[in-house]
Amino acid sequence: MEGYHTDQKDRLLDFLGQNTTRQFKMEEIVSALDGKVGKSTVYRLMRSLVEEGRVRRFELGRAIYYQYLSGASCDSHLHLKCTVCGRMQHLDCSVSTFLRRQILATNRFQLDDRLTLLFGLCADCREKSPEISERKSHA
Amino acid sequence: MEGYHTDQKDRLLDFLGQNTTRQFKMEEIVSALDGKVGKSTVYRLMRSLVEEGRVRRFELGRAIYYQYLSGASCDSHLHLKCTVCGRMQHLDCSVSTFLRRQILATNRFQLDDRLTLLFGLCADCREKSPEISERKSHA
DNA sequence: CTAGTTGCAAAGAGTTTGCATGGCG
DNA sequence: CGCCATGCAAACTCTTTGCAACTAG
Repeated sequence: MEGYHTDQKDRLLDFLGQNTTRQFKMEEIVSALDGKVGKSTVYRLMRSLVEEGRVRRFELGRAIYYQYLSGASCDSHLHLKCTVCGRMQHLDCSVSTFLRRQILATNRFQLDDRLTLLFGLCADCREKSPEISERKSHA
Repeated sequence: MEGYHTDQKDRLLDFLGQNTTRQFKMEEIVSALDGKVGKSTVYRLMRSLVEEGRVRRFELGRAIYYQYLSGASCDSHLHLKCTVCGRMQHLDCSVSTFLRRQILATNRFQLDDRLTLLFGLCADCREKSPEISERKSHA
């Protein structure tokens, strides 16, 4: 959050600082700021925070559809989405189930496959741009 | 896809039947149907397929933001976010590493911990609302 | 003073809906 | 023939952008 120091930035940063463990929808942030910061300003500030790597934004702008394969044999697998090419692939059912059990066992956390999207680099994109896969866990 | 049998339904089903392993954005479906099926019809048909459980739709209509928890001792662990209480917890480093290796081994997909958020129900919320955890993996 | 920042309103992108027309059975 | 399905355009929702007014340094 470079640039000038303004009241609006203060308020937003304050709010975020007091809620480090939650995630927010835009409308929640805006209403929490109680009309003190304009909507478009919040959008702009949030975007700059994302660009600075301080905040992560989940978004799929448009919907994505995929078919359930072979009936209802497996309706619970995870999805992997490549951050470079954008393509999605399925994580094998048995592997998904295995991971789900792992997480349940270690954290007593019940994973929701439907909501969860795993981001990363697919095989093709790793080959094409090894330098990206090097620094993959940075902003 | 109950109701009347129409040319539009045929075309859409044909297209999907020939592409069972891919996922699509709306515009791809519409353009693949080459103007033969109106956009709103495709929306309607896709929605009914989703309701029938034949297709899954990924969507986040609106963006969701969350903050990177800085200064973490271990920079390679996954985050679990409870969809009910909103709280976030860390998945143990060693477990995270294990999962990452699993996914790399099975799908040659390099998971990005920084970008990935796992959604589901935390232990507390599972206890409080068992009915939610029952039906969690359905459409 | 000057450049970055803000807020309004308008523009965009994606999706849904109202309504009259047209097609299935 | 009656009802459902379709297609167009308008409505909606969320987000971005243009622009004039404002403000930090």
